[in-house]
Amino acid sequence: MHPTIALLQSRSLSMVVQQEIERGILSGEYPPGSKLIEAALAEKMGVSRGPIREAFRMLDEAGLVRTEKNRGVFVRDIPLDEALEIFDLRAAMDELVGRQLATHLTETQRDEMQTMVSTMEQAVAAQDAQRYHLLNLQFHDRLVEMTGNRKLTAIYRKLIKELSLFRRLNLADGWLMPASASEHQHIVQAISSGNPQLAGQAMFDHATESKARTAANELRRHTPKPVSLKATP
Amino acid sequence: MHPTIALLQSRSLSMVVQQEIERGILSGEYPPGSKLIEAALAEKMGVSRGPIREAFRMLDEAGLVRTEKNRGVFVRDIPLDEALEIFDLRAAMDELVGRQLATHLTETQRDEMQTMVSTMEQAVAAQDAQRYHLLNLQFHDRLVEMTGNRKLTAIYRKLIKELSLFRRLNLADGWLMPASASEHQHIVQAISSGNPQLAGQAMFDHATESKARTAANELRRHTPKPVSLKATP
DNA sequence: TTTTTGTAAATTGTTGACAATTTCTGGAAA
DNA sequence: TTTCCAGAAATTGTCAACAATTTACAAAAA
Repeated sequence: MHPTIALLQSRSLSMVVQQEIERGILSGEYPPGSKLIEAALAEKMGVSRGPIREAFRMLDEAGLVRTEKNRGVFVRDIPLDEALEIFDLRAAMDELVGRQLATHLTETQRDEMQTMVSTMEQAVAAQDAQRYHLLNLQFHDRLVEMTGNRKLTAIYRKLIKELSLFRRLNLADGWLMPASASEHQHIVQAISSGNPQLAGQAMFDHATESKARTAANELRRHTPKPVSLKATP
Repeated sequence: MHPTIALLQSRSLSMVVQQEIERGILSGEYPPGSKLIEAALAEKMGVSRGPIREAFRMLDEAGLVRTEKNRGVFVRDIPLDEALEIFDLRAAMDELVGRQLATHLTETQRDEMQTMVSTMEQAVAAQDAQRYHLLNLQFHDRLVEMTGNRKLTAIYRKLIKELSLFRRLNLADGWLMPASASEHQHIVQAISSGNPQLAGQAMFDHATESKARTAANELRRHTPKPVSLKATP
């Protein structure tokens, strides 16, 4: 069957709209907190409001927007405490990933992992933070995917998408780029060793480090200057 | 403010519809594989098809139904391999629950856990499998809730709902009721000990046991009788 | 009998219209 | 000036109608 035909048969209008809005959200075109107006999106995409509303319900269930009755749909702004909760959950999932890969890793997969780490180290050497950030996301996504657990992969990706709506993360993550470079090499070694406990620990620690960095960064942001003990006259 | 008024203000029609359909799915009124017809549901609930379609999109994103373009919406039937994937994921989450509870458990929480286990043992003594099954679900749900991690709780509950669409589970789970009774006592002890590693291990093992039971049961179901080596004349 | 084909019925996909609610705005009253 | 309050405008919630597609069914052909 012709690929275009197959695509038109499987994807309905609301799904296309959902993907397009999601793209806009994740790209920052619709920043956290901003309002999504049905009529405006409908006109922009050349459809009626029905499919837009259906897409809204999907995005709401996915945690990317929040709906207030009679008031509208807003891009979600993930609060710090929720972000930290997601970090904990991700750490547990990453630990599972490490264990499973350690017991089932193929030669090809090991090589692929090693290549990805090398590419990341090149980005570090080139001081290309933007590229490093992308490669880092890709590395962890690929590791999850390698487990072959589709449910795990789907939920992991949902969590990553939600985390990207935690505004402060982007700023924080860029600065500390080189910090986690050697950790990745350690992860590959731990997984390659075939020891599930070791590999799980490496993954868990790496994720926990990431959480700690974010928390520390947030703390700094909220207490920018030491408060003077002297009262203002 | 009157509670009914408040409810009508926060919950839109599509959310009420979504809850009602979900109730029907989880109660077995709409069994896995069955088709959900927009017009029929719309008339039954006294609304138009719009809210029904919006509810469908939410249920689809939640994994409770599957949508085929131009063909309709069907209650999902979770295949064995996906169920096993969910079991692995749940085990990792339960391990996290065990660790976190071990480090943060209050006196009150410990007592509540102990009470729940005792109630379950009563159900076992009374041979009340139905009641035991309900209490078991409640026990694990409460443990997750006790961690205070709302994201973890939300995803855990989603997984449990999806698992309930794995048809064979219900049958399998009922028979082996008393098997996991003492394990629960062990879990409470491990958590109460305050040792995160121990508590995590207990939770993980318990979940893994559950997975193994399901897999074994499914294997038995698919090979009901040993095949006779003698050909039929 | 089995398969195919054409037509009617059922169902889904999409749209535009109308009602209900919220938000905006300009002026009156404090 | 600030606060408060219509009325207008904008926006969301819901519905009914129409178009497109699939399904059901019966008659014709193999």
